[in-house]
Amino acid sequence: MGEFQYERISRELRQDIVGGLYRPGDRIPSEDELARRYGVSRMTARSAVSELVHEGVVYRMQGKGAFVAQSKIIRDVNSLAGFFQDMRERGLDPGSKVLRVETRRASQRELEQLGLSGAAEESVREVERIRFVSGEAVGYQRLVVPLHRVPEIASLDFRRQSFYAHLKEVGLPLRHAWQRMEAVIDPQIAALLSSPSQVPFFFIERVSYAADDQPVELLSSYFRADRYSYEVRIG
Amino acid sequence: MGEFQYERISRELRQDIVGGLYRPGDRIPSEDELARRYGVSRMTARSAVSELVHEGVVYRMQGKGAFVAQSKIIRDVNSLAGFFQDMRERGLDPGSKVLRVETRRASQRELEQLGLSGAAEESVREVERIRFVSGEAVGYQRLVVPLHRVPEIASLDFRRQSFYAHLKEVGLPLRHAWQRMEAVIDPQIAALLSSPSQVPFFFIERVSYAADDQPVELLSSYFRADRYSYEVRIG
DNA sequence: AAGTGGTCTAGACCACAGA
DNA sequence: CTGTGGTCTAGACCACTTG
Repeated sequence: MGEFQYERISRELRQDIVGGLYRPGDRIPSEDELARRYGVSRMTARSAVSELVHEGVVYRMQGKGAFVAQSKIIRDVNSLAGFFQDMRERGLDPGSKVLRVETRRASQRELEQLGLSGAAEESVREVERIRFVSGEAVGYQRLVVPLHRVPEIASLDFRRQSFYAHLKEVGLPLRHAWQRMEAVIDPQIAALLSSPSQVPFFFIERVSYAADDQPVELLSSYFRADRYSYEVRIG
Repeated sequence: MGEFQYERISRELRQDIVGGLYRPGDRIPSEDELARRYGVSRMTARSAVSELVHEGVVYRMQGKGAFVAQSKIIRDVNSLAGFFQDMRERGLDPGSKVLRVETRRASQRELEQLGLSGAAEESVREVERIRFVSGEAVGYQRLVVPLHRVPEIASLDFRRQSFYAHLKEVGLPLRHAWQRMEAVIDPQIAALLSSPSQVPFFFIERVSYAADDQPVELLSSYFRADRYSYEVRIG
């Protein structure tokens, strides 16, 4: 046989999804139901569903079932817009939850990334946030800002205020940036976002600069790759 | 218990990998060995290894074992360089295998992507290739070129000649491009590249334009995300 | 309480690689 | 032939959600 049982089951489920029998948000048959229907053990039915989960076609919720995933949100890599502005421009409903705000010394690695290798004793403000769209956690971001660039940051309320909007108000808008994009699978981040542990994430590290070519922020982001795609213009 | 057995096993393996006990290319202990060592069933040991495989930290080869993955190759998104040039500039050993070359009518979707919606009856040249680095298949690309832009393409030998180098030679170098990046898991592409079926891929669709702002190519690429990361300059 | 996903067992047979 | 990963079984118990 050229096809294993779990492959047949996941193939037929996939066809039912692209064919529109199960639409985004719909529950697919339970593992027990699939096991009965195909005459296999539950572990085999589970393998079939796992394959779809790994592909991002389906996500699971314990105690509730397995559901067809939503389609993707497109982000413009070239844009220096912040998360809120970007989502609103797309007619979506952004949300944010601050996990942690702290002032501390920069690590050696952060100094290098920010191109501040020479500066010893540099203090930075660090902000950890979870990003939501329509109530669903879609991303995690860690923002590191050198205190000497934005001294008033210590008194900023990140629960109420957009950092990018603030930079514009104080005349320090971002002018250009450098970023590195990876695609990773990270169960810890997944757990933080209550998303399936095997969903791939875009991991993006960005260093942004103001008009004076000096760095203003180091932003590390994880966004669910089953929810986002990225557009780039070149040249 | 806050940690499952498979989580403990994969965590300890992960530590041994980042700690340098197992280095890229090394074989990690077999599933049977892990099962004995931790006193669990083989299925549980296998779950632990599977987690690392999903993370891209480890890859499996049937009959041989599970091995620590290599570190990533960085590509510059802003560069319009071709695959061969880009890899060579990084001191790597690129390779290519042509799967298929064909002249045919463009599909409706391709015409839209190329911005040629008005042009009926458009013929295109299609080239499918697998990309190698140091003998390992790392990517799959499908190139679609409108015949009217590069008429001589029908006689080009893609086994011997770089398309991008050819464009430069005939005075039609690429000037700018637009691309969309996704991260996907696709067992079919994985199979084509003989890579683990759950490895995430960057899926990149690019439309490139010459100096006259007319499209020259539509390039769809899949590159292994456990082998590549992407850099972008903005602004 | 019933249904669902999450983990786990102790075996089994198969396919593939290598000595 | 042995060791490895790949699949599969027929159960089990747990955690979580919903009625």
